[in-house]
Order: sequence, then structure tokens, then C-alpha cells
Amino acid sequence: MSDNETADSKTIHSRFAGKVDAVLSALEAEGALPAGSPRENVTVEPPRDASHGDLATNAAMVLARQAKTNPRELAGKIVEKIAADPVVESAEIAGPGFINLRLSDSAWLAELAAVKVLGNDYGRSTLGSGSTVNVEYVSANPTGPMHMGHCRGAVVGDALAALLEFAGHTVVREYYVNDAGGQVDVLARSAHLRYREALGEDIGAIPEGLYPGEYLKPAGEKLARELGDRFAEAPEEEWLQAFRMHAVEAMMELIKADLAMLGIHHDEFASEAALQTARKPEEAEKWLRKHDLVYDGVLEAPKGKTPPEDWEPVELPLFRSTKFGDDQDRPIRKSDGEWTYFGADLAYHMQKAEKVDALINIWGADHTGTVKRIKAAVAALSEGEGKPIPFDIKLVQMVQLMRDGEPVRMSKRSGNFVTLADVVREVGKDVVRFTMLTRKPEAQMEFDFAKVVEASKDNPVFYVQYAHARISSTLRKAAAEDLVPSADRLDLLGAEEIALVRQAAQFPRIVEAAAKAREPHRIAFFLYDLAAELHAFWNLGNDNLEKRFIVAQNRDLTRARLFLAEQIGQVIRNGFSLLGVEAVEEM
RNA sequence: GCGCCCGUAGCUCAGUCGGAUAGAGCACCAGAUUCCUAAUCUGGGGGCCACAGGUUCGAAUCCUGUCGGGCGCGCCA
Repeated sequence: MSDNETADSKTIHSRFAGKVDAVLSALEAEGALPAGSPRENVTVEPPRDASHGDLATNAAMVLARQAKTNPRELAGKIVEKIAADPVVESAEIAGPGFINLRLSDSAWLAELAAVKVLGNDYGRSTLGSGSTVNVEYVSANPTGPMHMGHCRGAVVGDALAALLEFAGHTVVREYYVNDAGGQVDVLARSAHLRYREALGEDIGAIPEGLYPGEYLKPAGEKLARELGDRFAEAPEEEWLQAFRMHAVEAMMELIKADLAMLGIHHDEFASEAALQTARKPEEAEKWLRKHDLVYDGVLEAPKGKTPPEDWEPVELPLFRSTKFGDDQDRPIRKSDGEWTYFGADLAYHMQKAEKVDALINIWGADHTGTVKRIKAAVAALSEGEGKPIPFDIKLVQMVQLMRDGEPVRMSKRSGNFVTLADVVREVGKDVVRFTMLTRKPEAQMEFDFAKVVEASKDNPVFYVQYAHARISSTLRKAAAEDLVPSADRLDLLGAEEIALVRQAAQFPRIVEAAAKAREPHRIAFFLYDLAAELHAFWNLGNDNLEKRFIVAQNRDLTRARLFLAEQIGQVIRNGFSLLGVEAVEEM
């Protein structure tokens, strides 16, 4: 390795991905490979079985067909070139045509130096090349506090946003506030009732059809303070608009406070009402009509269930979503002329698409049925406008809350639901976040209170935090004895230490893979594996004093190990910061 | 009935855009504590990757079908 700065900050991941790329280009230049052979399926990664070596590439198998040769022969040519690299100790062809590389220890030790140089930026990638991604997540209706149903999407969206940012995108974190529908009338009436209550009136039981939750009381009190009693007896027309606004504002404050407990902060809050005031839906409708994607038609009676008695066929403006695989065409306006949720949503997505390069929505599984229509609409509109936009909708599946092995029942009526704030208070932000991120989001999951708080052994977040705490305490203790980390004698580190480096060195690759797949949970699993390596090395010291980080008789070795510990701690912190979990110094 | 998601160890879940002998934790069994934090570690047993076909050098992974679970299926949001 050269000893200049850039070499120090070059990670093994980027170095060998680039190396293989360069070798393939050289082969193209020699004519051994057709020029421009597609390489996106070429991987350079550690083999599943560590006994095969440090890194393996499938390049020969992927490209053999185009080279009009067999994989092992092509592999031979690649090996010839790659073995010339001084840090490659061996390059072997194995099985159907894998190329297995063994790297010198110095290559791994250089990775530690790279972590030191890059610090909080170790693992940061330029993969996204600065393109702007809008991630819309949470978007809970502003009619009450957040409940656990919102939690998973909130955490996954937030971690994904951080991940994409780290992978080189510019990210807009956005919340869509549904402040325009009939539900907001219900909210306003409920708030009005609480307002009268705050003025001293006995309101009795909350009538059917209004929100009964206690959380509206402070909103009512605030309204009473600010507005006095002038709307107490007034007819609804006089206060409804004002109360809608005030109540939504109060609920959004509540929701923002809940989100803050989870460490979540959005950049943008887009208002559906504002969108309608700006007449964005009209623009969208005009465009869609011009391109025959909206027409006036009559819907069939709903299928599946027995049709409701009040069903009447009415002519409505319909979007041709059946053209895109939907079951039926969808109305964009109601019979009273108001916009449907879909009609406004369509305009909302157009507005977002104008400002960024890609859209990602994190939705709950209960929105499954609306995916096709909105994707179809966005595709039609953005392509029509000459700017087709990548648009992903990630559906986050339900969380089954468990307590003592029994499902926790939730029902919206009577405000009987588990609030997010309650859960965070009970088990803590880090546990909630990490638990939500140790599952792939498209699978259903269980969240068991009992397991998640009490048993640390059953709880991965403590396991990883503990690893970080151990490192911190070691560094503290060493510092008290004037022992500080040093990279001067890294050559003293042995096979066990290098195994630890090998694991940590996967971080940049994992970040890129996770960002590409848009799967933040991969970071959580990586951290768990890294913590396991750390604990394993640590425990060697139980039986063998020589294997401890601090070896009293050997200051050089100790300082090298402290350097190792410091860098592992750095990688854990970098991973945790993507997940929004605290890297604690002690436990 | 239709659409989307899921089905991997007794339980909870990973499994790299198809890759080498399918992994981890819990639970179970056998061990380790003069210890920088044992909230840890070492070893062991445990699998028809729901089932049946197909695609190919190669499938838990892709395709088709079946079965099972979840979510959704007014002009609600």
C-alpha cells in the first residue's frame, strides 16, 4: 500500500470493486471481453464460507457467456491480472468459476487507518451522486396522537432517509398532512365540544361519531383561552373553519411531539388543504382529461361485500386506473364536487415530482389497494410531462403487539389504542427503533413488550450497545493509565483482531447494498454481527490475559488494540446513527 | 370472488439484484466468572426452505399452480 493520505482513506470495499472493474476494462481492451459488457451483476464480496478466502467475485461466471468462453477459463485471465496486486496473497479459481482472494494482513490493517481518517464519514458513499429523493413517511391523519400502528413506518422511513443521505443522496423528509377531508370536520366538532367544556359547560358523554379521546382537552382549553366564549353558542357555520384550523394545528403539535420522542423530524409538512387552495388538483384533472385518462362515468356497485342499500349510480370524473391493472376506475371528485382523497393525492404527488429526482412513499399495509392507482397516475402524468420519475411505494406490514404472549387488542372507538408515546415511555426509543429495524418491513412482525424490555439476552439492541459500551469503558480505563490508541504497531495484531477488522470493513459495502435495496434493516443485522465479533474477541481475554485489550506488560500491543477498539467503536456509532439509535458510553 | 404482502429450526427472524456444505437469537443439553462490565462467551442436538411442477451449469431466491396466514376491495382517509 502506498502511504499517502488518499490510500489511507480508501476502503477495501471501494478499492477492490474498482480493481475488478479495472481488470475487466483491461480485458476488454485486449479483446478478451466484448467492449461494454454489462457489469451490474458483478459482485465483489466476502464469500459465505470464510474458508474460501477474504473476498470472492463472480465476474467470470457472469461474463463468460459474452466472452464466448467458459467461466473457469475467463477466471484464469482475471486472476492473472488481479494477482499482480501486492496486497493479494492468493487468487484462486474455485467451483464453477468463483475467484477467491486472500488479502495480506496489511490490507486489513490499512482499513483500520481508513476508519480513523474518515471517522464519522466511514461508510459514506457517493452512490446517489447527489440526486434528490423525497421520502414521504408517517403522514398520520391529524386527528389524534400517534398510535403503534404508525410506528413501524415512521422508524423505517426515518432510517431509510438517513441511509439514503449517507449513500450520497439529497433527501427531503416529508409528511403529508390530510387536513382537508370530512374527518377534520369531526375533529373540529370534537374540539368545539372540548372548548365548551373548558368554558365550564357540562358536556356529558361524548356523542357517537365524535372523537372521545382525552387528548382533545388541552386543545379545547387553548381555544377557550384564545377565543373566549364567543363561539360557545354560535351556529356551526360560524366556527367550523376556524376550529378546523386550530384543531389540526393542535394535533400536529401533538404528533410532532410524539415523533420527537422517537427522534424523528421532517423537513416538509405538505398540507392537503393548501394544495387544494392552490388549485393543484384542477391542473392535474385538466391534463388528465386532455390525455383521455379522466372521463365522466358511472361506477359499478362495490364488489366483494353485499352492496350497501344507499348505493346509487352517479356520474363522476373517473381516472382510468383499469388501464394500469386496477380493479376499477377511480373517482377523483365526489358527487358534491369536492376532491376525493385520491384526486388530491394525485396532485400532491405531481407537486412533489416537480421538485425532486425520485419519490419514495412509506405506507402502511392498509393502503395496499391504492398503490396501483397512484403509481399509474404518477407514471402517466410525469411521463406526459416529459420527466418520468422513479416512484417506489414501500408497504410496511402490520405489527402485532403482544404482552405476555397474548395479542394486545386495539380498537379505535373509545380511544382504546396503544399510543406511540406510551410504548416509547415503557420500553425506550432505542428499543422501539432497533426492534422495528430488525425485520424486513414487508413481513409482519410481533412486538412483545415482555421480551423487549426485560430480557436483554433476547434483545439485540442491548447486545450491540453493550459492545459499544465495552469499548468506551476500555478506552476510559486505558486513558486513566496514560494509554492512548496508536497505529504505530498495528503489525502486532493477530488473526483474531483481523477477523474483527474484516467484519467491520463490510460496513461501506453494506451501506451501498442497503441503500440500493432500500432496506435499512440490513444495517441493524450488520451491527449485530459486528457486536458478536467484538464480544467473541473480548471473551478470549477471560481465559487468556494476553488477549485482553489492555495488556499491562505490553504497551505497544495495548495501544494497537486500543486503536482497533476505537475504530470498531467508530463503525458501531456510524451504523447506529443511521438507525437513530444511541451509542451509549456505559450501561 | 379479486388485488398486494408473507410462508426458512419448537419459537422470533436473517439469508447479498440465482452461487459453494441454508444461518443467528431464544428455548433445550454440556461447559467457562481471582474478569478491561457474565447484559458476555465456547461446544452440542434440532431443517422435505409450505407443497407440486418449470426455467439453467446452479433455485430458499425467478416463473406457474395449489394450500395456509395477513392486509385491502364505496364518492371514507
